[in-house]
Amino acid sequence: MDPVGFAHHDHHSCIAANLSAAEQICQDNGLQFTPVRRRVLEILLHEHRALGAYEILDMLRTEGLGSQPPVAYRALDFLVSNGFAHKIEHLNAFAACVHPGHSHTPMFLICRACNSVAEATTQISADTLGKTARAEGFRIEKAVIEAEGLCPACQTKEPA
Amino acid sequence: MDPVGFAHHDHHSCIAANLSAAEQICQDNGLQFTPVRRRVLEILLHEHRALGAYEILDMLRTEGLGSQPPVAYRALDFLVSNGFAHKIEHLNAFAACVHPGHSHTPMFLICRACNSVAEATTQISADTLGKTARAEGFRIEKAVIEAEGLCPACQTKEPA
DNA sequence: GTCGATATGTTATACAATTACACGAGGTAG
DNA sequence: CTACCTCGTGTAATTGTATAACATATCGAC
Repeated sequence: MDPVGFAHHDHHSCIAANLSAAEQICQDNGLQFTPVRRRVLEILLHEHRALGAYEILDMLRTEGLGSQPPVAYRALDFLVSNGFAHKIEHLNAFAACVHPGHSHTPMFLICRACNSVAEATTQISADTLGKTARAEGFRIEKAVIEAEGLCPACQTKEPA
Repeated sequence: MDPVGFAHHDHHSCIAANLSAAEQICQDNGLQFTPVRRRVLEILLHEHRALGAYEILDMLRTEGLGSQPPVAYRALDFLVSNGFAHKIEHLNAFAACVHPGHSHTPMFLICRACNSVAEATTQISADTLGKTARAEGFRIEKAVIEAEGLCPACQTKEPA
């Protein structure tokens, strides 16, 4: 499991910006940004890759912030429910959202070689999916798009 | 976990058609459509819903076709790899593909109330996703779209 | 007949997620 | 003030999902 995103960037300020954005959003919406929740988001932002719940739990454990699975899962549920993180179903792992606050239908690009994950924004509107769904009489509340393939780095190692 | 698809249809002939299609495709491509593999596809087609690997394993076990997890997982891997079935990541479950042989990017409509799953074909070409991906230098090999919401039946029970 | 490739059988284990219940801090109505 | 409600956390135990590793079997090519 390697980095989220294939491009370089100012990682330090990216963490700070995301954290304070989350803090602001919580304040505005009366949500409790508790130490565990904050720390888990921090970890996800800092590692900048998709992390399994137990990986996160291990880190929490060494910091004395909780040692049992529900601690991690509850924090992750909170972050995912409020748009601060996403679950990557294909990996059973979690990653910080790269643009919290904006409503979007993200698409994840998962490298099958190095397991890095990039969150891309799609041109596909929720409406395009909705059109398909309505044809079946289905009402979509949430959609997930995950693509598997090769990231730029791994393409050079393993050419077509 | 309830039915795949929200509409009624001639289920009996649908099973037969899919099975013989799979058989044909295997023959054409030099794949071995072994008893376990055939039986698992049969089960998926017959149940016509998303089944967990261990649910399938239980059925295999009562039939003496294998009793350990790898038996089920290997058969499922085969079916998924060759386009006869899909994995529903959100449910950690598997469902028979409703149009094997055709290359397509399916979209799954998953009801959060009754867990029924419908496989819809999208207007979204693999190319639309590919465009987004190429912007990141990523090469997509496989894409999964899963939507969560309410199926027609459950909408009437639980109105907006 | 030996070899390589493919499929299956089996044991054990790793990884992921949830249930259930106890505890504690903060607000608020009486 | 305290009784109560809500929300978040602590912890134990369990259930569910998936894979690793190795043995065995079958078939076809040479």
